Amino acid sequence: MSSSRRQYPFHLIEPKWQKFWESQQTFRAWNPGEKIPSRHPFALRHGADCMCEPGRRPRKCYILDMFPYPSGAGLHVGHPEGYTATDILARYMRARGFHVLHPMGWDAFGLPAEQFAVKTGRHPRQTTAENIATFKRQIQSLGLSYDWSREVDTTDPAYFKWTQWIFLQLYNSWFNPKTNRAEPITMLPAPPDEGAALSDAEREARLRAWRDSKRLAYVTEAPVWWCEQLGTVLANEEVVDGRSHVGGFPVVRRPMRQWMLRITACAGRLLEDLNLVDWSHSLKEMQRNWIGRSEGAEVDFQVAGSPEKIRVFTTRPDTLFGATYIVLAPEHRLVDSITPPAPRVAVARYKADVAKKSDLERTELAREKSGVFTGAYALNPVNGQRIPIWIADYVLATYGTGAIMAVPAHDTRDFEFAKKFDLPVIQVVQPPDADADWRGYTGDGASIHSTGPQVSITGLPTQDAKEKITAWLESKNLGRRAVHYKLRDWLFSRQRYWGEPFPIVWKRDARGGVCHEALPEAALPVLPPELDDYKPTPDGRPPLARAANWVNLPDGSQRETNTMPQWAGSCWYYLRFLNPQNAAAFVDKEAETYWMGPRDAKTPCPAGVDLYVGGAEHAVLHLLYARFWHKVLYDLGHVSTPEPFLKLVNQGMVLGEDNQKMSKSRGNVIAVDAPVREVGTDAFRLYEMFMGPLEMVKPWSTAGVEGVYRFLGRVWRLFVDETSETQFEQAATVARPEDQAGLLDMITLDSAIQDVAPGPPQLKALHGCIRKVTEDIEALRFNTAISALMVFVNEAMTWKTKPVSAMRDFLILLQPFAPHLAGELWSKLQRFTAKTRESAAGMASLSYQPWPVFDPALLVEAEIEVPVQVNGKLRDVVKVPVEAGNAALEAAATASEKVRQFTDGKTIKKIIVVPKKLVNIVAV
RNA sequence: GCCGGUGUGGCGAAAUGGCAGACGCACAGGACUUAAAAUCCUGGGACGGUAAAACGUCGUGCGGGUUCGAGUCCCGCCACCGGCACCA
Repeated sequence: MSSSRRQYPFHLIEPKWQKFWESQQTFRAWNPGEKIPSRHPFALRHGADCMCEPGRRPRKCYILDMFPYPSGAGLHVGHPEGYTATDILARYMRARGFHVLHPMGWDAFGLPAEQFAVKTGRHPRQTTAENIATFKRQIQSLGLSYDWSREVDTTDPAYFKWTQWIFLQLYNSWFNPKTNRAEPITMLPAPPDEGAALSDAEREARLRAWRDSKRLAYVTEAPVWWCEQLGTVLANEEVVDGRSHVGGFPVVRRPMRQWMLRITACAGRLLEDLNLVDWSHSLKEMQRNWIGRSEGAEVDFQVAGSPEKIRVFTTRPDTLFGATYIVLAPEHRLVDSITPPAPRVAVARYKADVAKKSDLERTELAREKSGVFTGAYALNPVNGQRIPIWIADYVLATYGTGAIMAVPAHDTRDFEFAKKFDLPVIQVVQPPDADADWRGYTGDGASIHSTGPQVSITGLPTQDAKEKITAWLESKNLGRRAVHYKLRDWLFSRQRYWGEPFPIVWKRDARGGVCHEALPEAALPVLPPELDDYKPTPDGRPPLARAANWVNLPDGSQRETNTMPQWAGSCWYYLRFLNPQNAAAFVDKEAETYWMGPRDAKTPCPAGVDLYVGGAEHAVLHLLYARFWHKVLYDLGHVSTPEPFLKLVNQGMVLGEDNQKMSKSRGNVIAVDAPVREVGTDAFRLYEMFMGPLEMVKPWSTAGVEGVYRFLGRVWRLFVDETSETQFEQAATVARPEDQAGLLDMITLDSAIQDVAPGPPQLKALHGCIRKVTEDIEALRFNTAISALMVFVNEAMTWKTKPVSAMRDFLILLQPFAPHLAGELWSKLQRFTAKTRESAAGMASLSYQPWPVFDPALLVEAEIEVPVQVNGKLRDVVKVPVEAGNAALEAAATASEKVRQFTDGKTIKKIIVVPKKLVNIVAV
């Protein structure tokens, strides 16, 4: 690639236009109430006052990329895939007359900067600033049409002040199950008063404890994922196969005091509201699986000879008559109290064994079932039968009620367990296929052997059986309908330095008990202390605990030393973009309702960000967390839409040239700098989109880049005069580098470009291109849009004269894809028609030119070619006038020599005519 | 195991149920050139057939089906990719 001659002077054109856009602030978006400079191209099109009056505001379009973590390695060719797609759409929507918000920023808290700091003692702020500078330089070299005046950085105190503020909203809220909404904690009904006369201190402590038990942000001592190498705990979502999501280090379970966010309270809404958004099927399914709703019943089993009851959760209440034993999770609270003396040693030993095993070992070990009989029995509520109570690690303490009724006949795990320990297996479901083995059959069927003294479901199909038995349980107060979710509360604290400190202090209440308290809003932002050493303390407390001056406050209280996880900043950045400099609020109300509101009357509820593009790796982490925060903010009246992201698209991964995932260890990572230097950013952007459909995984190809680069060279030669270019090159070789860009004006238009009306074939080529490019951009099919541009250029290369109007429209179509080249050629075309240089410069902003409108009448031809099939096989193509009816088509088809060869000697049974499309003759 | 996605030339890929392979890469031949690069033109799914054509047969992971007609719709498999995984 490097040896080939430069196709066109992109190395001068691209910086020229990037500087122009920057100086003109071409892509600036304006908030309600802002007056737009009258010479700004947006004002020229929409009016300088258009944002001042609610009724005149242009339709908005919010197009968002997932902002990157600025790593030290810089951008590789995978990053700009999504950025290019959104940029094309942003530029297209501007041309369509929308007011486009297209921002970029940095998700800059995170582990790598902190680990680097631990190693070198350099403040993470320094490395973060350097990495942001690298990322910004690289992203800006791509000519993406971001409004850089709205840049945000999650590590900027002016930003994380509001992250902490949102945390306070969560802390000061509870979830009201009656309204299914988050509400201020002050609206929580008082704790049930047991009538005892309480001292003020006791009353206050009770109220505090009651509220603390309901807050959306709460403290708990819980077994958590601890990663020794990272020196911190991780959320469930950050642990993959017993290893850390970042770094791949082993993790273990360990009990620790932690901050949690009560995301489970929102599980139902997070699930249901997926119906409101326009996301891919697979992404919605991933979220649904993660939330993991199951519908069933809770059933209480009386423990024999004990006042205790064991509550189990089952999705198959219809199989109650087949329950032959109960299994508790080893950690279940009743295990010790129900176990009689004799088996205690065995039970304790089993519990200890399980506790010792990390979850990694548990999952890696063969699925051989293990467990111990507790010696206790429970009574089956449907028939009073005594069934043994076991403990086993295949029952998880963290799901359902931590206890199950085992129905070995119709559950795979229970069946394995029963076989191993020789427990009875009773059939209660008859499979529809009479020959099928009922042992281990888990599907639906009809209940059998399911009649007790008070209730019978024998003979009922599974669905009806479930209904009837659940109703009966409810009527006897033995059980109830229940829904359980796999989703767990969100572990929200980290033992790290480089994150947002919690706006929380610990103090003693009137009775001397330790309690937490929110700092007032005026205390925000809470800045992290300066440290020399970013490691945890020797006794295992978080790094912030090293700063005694910071931790200990004058009034004797102490600051929380945990910090928030990286997800915190990315949970709401799309809202800060709306109003990033606001010092008085996290976002201005009017800006929020404008930018997050419906795009136009056709937008379905719930509006929000119009298009959000990013990698599938965030399917359950970022996207679930951000939705949760958004819903809480919505309930509290801070935002106007129930969902943040209306349409979401995951771009497919870009693989290395070897068809493997790009990774440092494989050595197949392709950085953006080299291709951009060699073919320019327009060709680079074009190739990113030409590789294949946005959502597909696809390999990078250096040769493929060369192909689209050649295409842009063809576009260049379609417009410019060859002689003038040669003169330019001669002049440029002797000019100083800083003077070269000025010489671009030496290049003149090809003399074949003339101010003449386009002929019918030219209009046909142009409008075919307009239609295809428009439809394809709307559907995010950028690869086929580009091929349509190529088809047009191939055709236009053959034209003797090139009408200015057609060439101008083509440049508007090209502009979203190759904005620098299009801008340069556009400015030359303006000069062609403009009387003076001044007016040409004023008109030079291609970015706000109205998108051309496709005229279907221009695509109609006098004659059309219609394929003719015999028995479904293509035999001929006949030419007919476009107005030919079905009868004429049929006549032309049957008249064809070639067709006759295949129909002679046969009887024509039927002739199918698709108007103007096809004829198929059925002959036997 | 469960959920989702994808299988089309040498390669990346196109095709509202209606001419399979648009567009591009790589390749081959030609023009220009002292030569090369660049550029421009031409060619191409496979097999058979022909001097070359005409032409014929087959062809979208595999096996069935629906249909005048299937890459596309339905049923059953296989492979690969992504996610979840003892979730009651």
